[in-house]
Amino acid sequence: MAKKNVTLKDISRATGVHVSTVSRALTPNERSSLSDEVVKRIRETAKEMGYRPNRLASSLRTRKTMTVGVMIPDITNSVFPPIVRGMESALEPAGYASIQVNTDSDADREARLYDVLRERGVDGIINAAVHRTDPAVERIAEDIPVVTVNRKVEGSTIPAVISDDAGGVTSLVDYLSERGHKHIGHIAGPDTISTGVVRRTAFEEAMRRRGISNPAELISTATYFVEEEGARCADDLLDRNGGITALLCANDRLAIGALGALSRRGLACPEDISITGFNNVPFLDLIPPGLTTVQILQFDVGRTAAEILLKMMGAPDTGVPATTILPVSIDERGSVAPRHAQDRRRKRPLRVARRAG
Amino acid sequence: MAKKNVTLKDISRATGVHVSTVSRALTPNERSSLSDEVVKRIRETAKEMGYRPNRLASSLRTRKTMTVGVMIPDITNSVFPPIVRGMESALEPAGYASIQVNTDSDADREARLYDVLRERGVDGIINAAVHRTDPAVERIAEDIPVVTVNRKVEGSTIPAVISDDAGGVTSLVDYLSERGHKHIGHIAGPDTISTGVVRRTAFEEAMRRRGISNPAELISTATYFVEEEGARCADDLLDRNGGITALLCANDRLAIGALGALSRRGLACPEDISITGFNNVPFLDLIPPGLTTVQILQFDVGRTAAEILLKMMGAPDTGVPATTILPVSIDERGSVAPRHAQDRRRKRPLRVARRAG
DNA sequence: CCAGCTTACGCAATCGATTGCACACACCTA
DNA sequence: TAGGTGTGTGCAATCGATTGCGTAAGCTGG
Repeated sequence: MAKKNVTLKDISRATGVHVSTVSRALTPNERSSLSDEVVKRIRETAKEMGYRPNRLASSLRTRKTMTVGVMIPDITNSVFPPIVRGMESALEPAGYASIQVNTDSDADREARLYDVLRERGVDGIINAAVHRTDPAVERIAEDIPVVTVNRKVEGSTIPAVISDDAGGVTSLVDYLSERGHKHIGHIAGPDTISTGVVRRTAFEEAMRRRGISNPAELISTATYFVEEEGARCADDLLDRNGGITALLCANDRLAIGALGALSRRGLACPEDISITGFNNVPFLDLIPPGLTTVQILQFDVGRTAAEILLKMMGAPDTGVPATTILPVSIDERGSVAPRHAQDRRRKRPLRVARRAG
Repeated sequence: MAKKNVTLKDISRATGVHVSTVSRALTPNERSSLSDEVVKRIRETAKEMGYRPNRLASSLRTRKTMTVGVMIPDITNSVFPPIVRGMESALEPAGYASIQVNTDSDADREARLYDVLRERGVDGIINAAVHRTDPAVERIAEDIPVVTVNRKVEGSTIPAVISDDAGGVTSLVDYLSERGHKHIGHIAGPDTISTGVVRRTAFEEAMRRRGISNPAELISTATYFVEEEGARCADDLLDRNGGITALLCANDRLAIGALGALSRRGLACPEDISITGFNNVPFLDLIPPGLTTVQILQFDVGRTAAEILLKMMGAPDTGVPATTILPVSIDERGSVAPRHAQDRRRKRPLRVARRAG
């Protein structure tokens, strides 16, 4: 069925030169030591015969597969596809293909997938699924170049490309404060993931600067970045602390969950409670009341990570930045209202009931 | 840096047997002809030494890479990630990894990507990005197994796994008709893609059965499955035909675009115009008024395609179904209202203005 | 006119695993 | 005991491209 692929040997036979000469003629660098006439003749017949190099054979010999592994927690989480496209935009022009795998944040799966990638001889790995402490990836990183993206391994030397999580949270706290919010609750991300912790820490610091001595009371921590956890934490916070007028959520999915919890409680956003998200995933603008969120440069994060990996794979000793932080910006929408507007609308019985409960 | 990988030769040296014996001892099938004692000894030392077979070498010899190519138009289009996960769920347990590429529906890019996949020696291709007529994929399919997913190439023998597009559209027309809608407009998908044409054809037939002699007047065709085109076509239809009370859109993105166009015209959905989508992409339920849409089994479509490809790769002569059609169902939400409800609310001046404009 | 240096290319090993064939040895039968 | 039948391993070619080294031809200079 498969039409037999032409090999160097075939071209060698057709042109009458040795196979090694053919190889050199077809390699841009080596071409120099050959006569122009021979090179031309070889390249022409190669084209005529429709020669396509067999990368496997090449890889076996050179120990470079021109393939990178891309590890994602779950591609159905819409924050990741643009990141993947960003990587692709840098990898493909450089001649690299990528093997993509989804870890589902499952340690067993991760271990297996590392094996899969290693067996296939990937030249490097871009990992968007690392944990805050992650011995597995540190071990791999001793053998092959690794870059983490969107997250980082704490205290590790693995280069990371992330967004300005702390800056984003700080800006949000400022933004809410300027609108009169003092009791701001935080639905924190998992404490096993750097983004969760970095954003929470930034929240705590920002709140302390604003005179809140014990911000921990205003925090509820999600075990996963999923809507259900956002709802659970929102309920938790509102049960524990009736004075809260705003919820700063560690990402959009948690915020969407919080929105659901609010409406189930008969509360409106932003009239009763203001809410903010993080990431600005696609379609978010269409979900009422329009989540005010932090816009991260998903595509650029992916692209930058790929560029750094390319540099590492090209020259292993070249210095690359340990951490690259990309800027963020606040995308204002309808989910935040000034504090007094909220107070005016808020019905007193509701507050009493909350305190009693 | 990279700790040297153990090879068969290393194990051969350690155990004192020939490398070929080691190879056989480690291959489940071949093991039979060896003495149990030798097999046991070899497998044990192999484990001790941490042997990992070099797939490249193996692939070079066996001409099987245990890798498949996955072609997607654009992974940021949220209909595709679940499909990809479905494929993965079948491929990974079977020992296959996948190289994913995005075509952006660009012919040049596609051609290049086919080359990329072929050079890398993929054992098969799952293509979710084919066109209705697609000579490129037909050519490839002569050489290696190909399955198309979500779309199909018209009149081709390439196995396809799709959803019941026609059935879904027919059900929607019924659904709208039952609610009193007679003048149903259709925003059709691109006529270069099977889904676009199949859905449009189903619409035309369903309308004819309902006594509409020339349904073409009720159709506006999008050039791409994007929101802007949905908006443009919605405007087009409403301008051309003031009597329309419902818009059946070929997919969710077109429907979302149509929603936007409506509100820009000062029309409400569903009060003025009912709208339906197709695919039921994530988050769609959160976008008001909640798009009534066709639920397709994205994950299963992907999984089934992968299973068929596995069968083709395993036994090239085995018969596989030419077309596998997976069932769909209607997901009712708020974007469809009964016709008379619309009539009652609709303001007469608006209709006049439309006719005049 | 020949040593010595380039230039241009051929030779053969190599990457690591697979596999058809050969072969040695044990056992069995006539 | 010779011949036959297995069994369990070893040998070596092979997949296709890469690359260090060798070498013949051509050229330069003293």
